[in-house]
Amino acid sequence: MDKNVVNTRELLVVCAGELFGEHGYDGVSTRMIAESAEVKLSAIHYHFGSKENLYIESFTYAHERGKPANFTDVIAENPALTETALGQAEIIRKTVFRTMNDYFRPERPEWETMILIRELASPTSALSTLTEKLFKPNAESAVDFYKMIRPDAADDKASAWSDLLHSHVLFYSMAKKPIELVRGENALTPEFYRTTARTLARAMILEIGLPLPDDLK
Amino acid sequence: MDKNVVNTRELLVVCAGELFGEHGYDGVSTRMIAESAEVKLSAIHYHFGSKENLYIESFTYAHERGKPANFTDVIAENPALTETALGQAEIIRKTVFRTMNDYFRPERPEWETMILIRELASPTSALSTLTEKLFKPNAESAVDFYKMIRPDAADDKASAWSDLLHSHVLFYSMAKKPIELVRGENALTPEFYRTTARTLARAMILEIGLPLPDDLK
DNA sequence: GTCTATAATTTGATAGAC
DNA sequence: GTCTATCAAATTATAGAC
Repeated sequence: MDKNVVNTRELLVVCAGELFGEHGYDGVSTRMIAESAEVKLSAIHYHFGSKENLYIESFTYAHERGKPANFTDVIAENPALTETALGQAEIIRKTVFRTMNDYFRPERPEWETMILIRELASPTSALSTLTEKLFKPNAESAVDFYKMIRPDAADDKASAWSDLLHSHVLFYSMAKKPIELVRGENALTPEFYRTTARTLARAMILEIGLPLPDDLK
Repeated sequence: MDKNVVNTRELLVVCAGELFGEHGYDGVSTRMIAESAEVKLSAIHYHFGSKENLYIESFTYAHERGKPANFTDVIAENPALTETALGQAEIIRKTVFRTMNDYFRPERPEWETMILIRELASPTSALSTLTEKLFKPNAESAVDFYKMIRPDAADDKASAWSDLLHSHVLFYSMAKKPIELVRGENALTPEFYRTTARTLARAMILEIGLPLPDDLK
């Protein structure tokens, strides 16, 4: 029982999550989970009743630990930024860098991202929860911000702006293996993530017609 | 045997592909495939020998039918565009719109995209093929273009530019269900895809420091 | 080339001792 | 709360008739 865990139940949640994150729900058997946690198979059904319940627990655990920052959080920290064009650009810059850091900081266990990402590829009953509690608030916080600074923009346009950031996170979460195949094992360094965050922030700020903050020039 | 198909073998490839694209390799049983194609289970092993071989066939079929346009193709059609800043911007605009159209035109069977996308989430032995024959050429055609017009750019920067387009395609391929949950069933119209393509093309062109073509102003 | 029948294994889940 | 033992169903794959 290593893994910084307090009891068998949490151990199973983490071990199962690692496996679900790597292989997907259908790619993991309850016996694989039991072996990984070094407990007996029946412990899973004693603690969770079913494979599906255990999946939901792992999924919820990952979701609750990894709430990335969004526009609302960044604005709440410094509401005055909304008042000037340069401040609005700074909100975008901060949100991009914070979001990227929340997902790709080295300490974050990869499975906590991947078990969420996998819900997109293979939706289960957990997708509606994930959408309601993570995607929807994030997308709405972005759309609200864009409609505040560009009241004349159509809904579709605000959505397109919002999606720029989320597509970026999704891509670098999912495409790690092909990226390393194309660009080498050591391509995904913290420096590279900073370059992509910087590139995306500049692109978003310029597209929406705001001035670049000094450190993005 | 509908599905515009000439024999049992191709029927199985398409039916299996639809299921693999929707549920993933582990989420599909050979019996599901046989029932979907209305053939007996043993036909699968007669024609393909194993579930894995059938998957490779469906995967290859999808890959060969859906080669999206890339920078190299667009440049080859009008090499003179490379010579001016406005032409270079036009190359980006064209590549973005063509790529989006190749992936999201209504006639394209969704499974042909999804079976490829799923290789990112759950890599099998087919990932190296997909990377070598699709991702790598596309990424290299983009990087080559960016390094031609911006010879001083670092490798990381050129990669970051290249990734902007591919992340966009990945996002709208994978996130259809949560998008529809958040924005309504009818959110992903051809018009919305055009808005996102336009937004992305503008963002890319401005970030790289090129002038906007007239129809993107 | 397609069928029926079945082998061999793996799966999720349960029963009952301790 | 954990164990052993086992069930019932589903899985991939094969054998052999036609």
